[in-house]
Amino acid sequence: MAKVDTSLVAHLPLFAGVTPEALDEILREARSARYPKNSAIFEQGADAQSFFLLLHGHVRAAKTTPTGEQIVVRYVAPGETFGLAMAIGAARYPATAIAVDDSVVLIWPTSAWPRLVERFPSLAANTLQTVGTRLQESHTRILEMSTQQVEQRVAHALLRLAKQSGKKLEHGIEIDFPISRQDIAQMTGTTLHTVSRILSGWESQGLVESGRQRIILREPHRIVVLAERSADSGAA
Amino acid sequence: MAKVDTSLVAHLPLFAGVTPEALDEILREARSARYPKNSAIFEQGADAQSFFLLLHGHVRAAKTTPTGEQIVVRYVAPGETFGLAMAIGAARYPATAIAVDDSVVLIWPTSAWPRLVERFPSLAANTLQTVGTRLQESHTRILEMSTQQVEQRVAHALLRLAKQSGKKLEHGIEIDFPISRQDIAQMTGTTLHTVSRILSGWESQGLVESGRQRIILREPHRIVVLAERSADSGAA
DNA sequence: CCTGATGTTTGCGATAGCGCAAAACGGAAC
DNA sequence: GTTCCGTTTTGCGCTATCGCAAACATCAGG
Repeated sequence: MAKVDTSLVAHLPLFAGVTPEALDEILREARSARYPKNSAIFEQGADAQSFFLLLHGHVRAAKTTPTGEQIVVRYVAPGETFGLAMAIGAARYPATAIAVDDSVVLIWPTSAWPRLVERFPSLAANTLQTVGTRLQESHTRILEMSTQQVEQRVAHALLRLAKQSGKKLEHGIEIDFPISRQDIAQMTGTTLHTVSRILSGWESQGLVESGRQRIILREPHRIVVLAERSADSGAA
Repeated sequence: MAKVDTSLVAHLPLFAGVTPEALDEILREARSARYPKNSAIFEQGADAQSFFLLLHGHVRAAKTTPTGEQIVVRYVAPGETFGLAMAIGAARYPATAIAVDDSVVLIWPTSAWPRLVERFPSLAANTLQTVGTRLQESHTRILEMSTQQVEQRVAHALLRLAKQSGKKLEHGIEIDFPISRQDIAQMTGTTLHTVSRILSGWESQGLVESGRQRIILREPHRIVVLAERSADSGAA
């Protein structure tokens, strides 16, 4: 079993208030694993046997309806936890997790959680914090879906992705993992067609530069303006 | 200061795994207050000085956009906590809470939270659980908004309200607090006009009976069917 | 270099639901 | 009983966005 360097993870919010020795003890319970691009880490509905911490790469969490439609719940960036079904008392994963890039994760058995929280109560507090933050973000997303048009929602989604996983280039910010029009559609509650149309429009205005599973925000500022405009004004 | 009977709250999920003596200690830190119908308990953006447990009544949590549009985040039923901004590390309330009926709440100062969790770690674990459940519900709501038509979303919303706060009558289930078309619109991401049209339609089919801020589900089963139908079939 | 698979663009018709406006209704206060 | 105010209902035109379908572009493999 590979040994995990505590210094790599010590600064993460999850481990705030945890002593180095305790961290060591926590990490001893984990194993690490590598998932190649496009492989599934767990499937919606499967037994929640583990929970995860992403070290490298990017993971997409998606939820599927009985009728087969999907939405993207979120993209997981390095340093974030996912698959916390046990924390909320669910026996099964409520979503599917797919590595969208070659990814490395730490894996704890769900069964270790109760013991860990008991020994290290700050774990529970920290997790509560992150889950709470996600809840807030979900509410924001609901608010957007309720009150904004598709173009604004797409703008917000891209800006968020850029903030979370943006790679700075000389002429803009690139979203640092492969993402399709379809993915963006599933984040914003629309169709890939509409997303494509919007991005085409933006591209011809020089706002973005995009291609196959690749998006660069060339003019983040102007995209912010787009995202905030309430529902009026037209192109000229 | 009124003394709170521990037996009234001992069974709540929030206090699972808390001994009676501990519960007593926890309750000593709280005060109770009564909010009349339609009064604000706290406002979005205000300092999160307290967190709450609803004892009697019903509370609506709503979020407002910069441009003044609102959505209903949720309705709080007796026994549930709300205003947990501190748990997620927020200094200000992310939503407004309004008593929709005369309501009684327990109030703890936010400053008491860290001490309480330290002394009674199960509080954090239990809260994590409920916040996690709410996160799931939010995701479900996003899924619905992304994939379903308005009529189905309204059906789901009403069924959920009926389950959470339904009063059983001989001929149906009544939602046990005043709720307007506008409120339902803000729960489902539509307009009061559309909700009104939908309810009128249902009423003429005998599915519901409704009036001013009042809704009775007469045929829950048939509403379930409506809620689940994928997007086809028409009235005949 | 060719080929298939996957992702993207775009045109066009259809429509669910919005937005506005006006009228009807129901309760509460006096 | 009458008046006033907030809620609900309903009609009607409009449009943002979907849905389908076809053409294209790009990448991986052989």
